Amino acid sequence: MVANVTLKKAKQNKQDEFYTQIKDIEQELKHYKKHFLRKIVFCNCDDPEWSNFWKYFELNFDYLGLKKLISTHYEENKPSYKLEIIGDVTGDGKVDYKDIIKTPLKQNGDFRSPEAIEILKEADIVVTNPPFSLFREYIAQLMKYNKKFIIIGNQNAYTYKEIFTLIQQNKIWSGNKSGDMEFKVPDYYEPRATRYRQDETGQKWRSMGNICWFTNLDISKRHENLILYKQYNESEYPSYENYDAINIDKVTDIPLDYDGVMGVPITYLDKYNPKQFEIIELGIVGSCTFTNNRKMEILDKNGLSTGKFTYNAKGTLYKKYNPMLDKKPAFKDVETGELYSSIYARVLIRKRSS
DNA sequence: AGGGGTAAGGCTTCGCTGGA
DNA sequence: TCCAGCGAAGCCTTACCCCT
Repeated sequence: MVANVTLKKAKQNKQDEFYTQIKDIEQELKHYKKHFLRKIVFCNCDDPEWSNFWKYFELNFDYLGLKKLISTHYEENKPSYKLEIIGDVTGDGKVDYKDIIKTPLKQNGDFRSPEAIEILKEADIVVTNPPFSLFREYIAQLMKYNKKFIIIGNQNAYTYKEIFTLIQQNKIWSGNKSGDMEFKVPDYYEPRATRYRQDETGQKWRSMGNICWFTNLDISKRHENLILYKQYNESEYPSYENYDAINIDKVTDIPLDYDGVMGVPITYLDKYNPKQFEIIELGIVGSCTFTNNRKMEILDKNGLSTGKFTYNAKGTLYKKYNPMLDKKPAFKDVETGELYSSIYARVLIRKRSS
């Protein structure tokens, strides 16, 4: 039943075809070279005809010392195929496209299909750009089969409960590059106001500013400390009203001398070094324990009455409204009339004692 | 009606460049 | 040398929908 719902959702969501550029793949994977020696790499969300992931590993098969490269092609409604490279089978002294072995599949190449899962079991490292609409399932499957991976995702996924928990448990973490990334998209994608262009050949492109890599392979970035320069002061770092922590609006503003709990933007997780800070919990609805039960009126974006009320600040962290610094207030206490600003999606962290 | 959970973006700032 | 104007990079919000 649940699977049906998910499949239906995936089918409805057609916006999952984004082709990663080879320069982005190279830039990220150069940090992982040591992990690939004598390993079986599997690209299980791929269109090998177009995929730059496939291309990257084909070109670098010997350089990385791979044991095997496998990719499954996805078809919506018909049997598909897989491609493999196991080395220089033609014996011409180099690994290239002539060494590709193509084998038909009985199923459609979906990463969840039994055939694809059998291949997954054989693989050591999975590298791909999975459909974001199936991101939870995708990660869950990798964790279930205890696989190493380097995959592209979206910073929004930091706020998915399951993903956040894995990060908190040091089972997965973010890769090197995060932020802006541009992808080739199919022709049927509609233009949009920003982050869209069509190049001189007519190829459509879309970009996102919140792309990041997720991995469970060790990289040096994870051991680097975030360099901080700000000092704590009460006026610049107000406390929340419903949680015992101070608010920080920019990662670079994290004070170096504050020992209590701090709420930082989720992009902090790009810089997370578990030896520098400890993750307490995710500061959004459903994930952390707010200490509030006051009746407040919800204000609109202009700070005006809506006639709607909330008892838990709509499940967000919030702080006293500061007319000098803040945008319009979001809530008004029904009894006292006091105004508050709401704060979204914060990660609650605390300095490790050194 | 209010709470929980979600979203292949969008707003803001940075930094380079060329003209005054 | 300054600064407007621009593209690129940096960095994070909140409206909406579904459920109870």
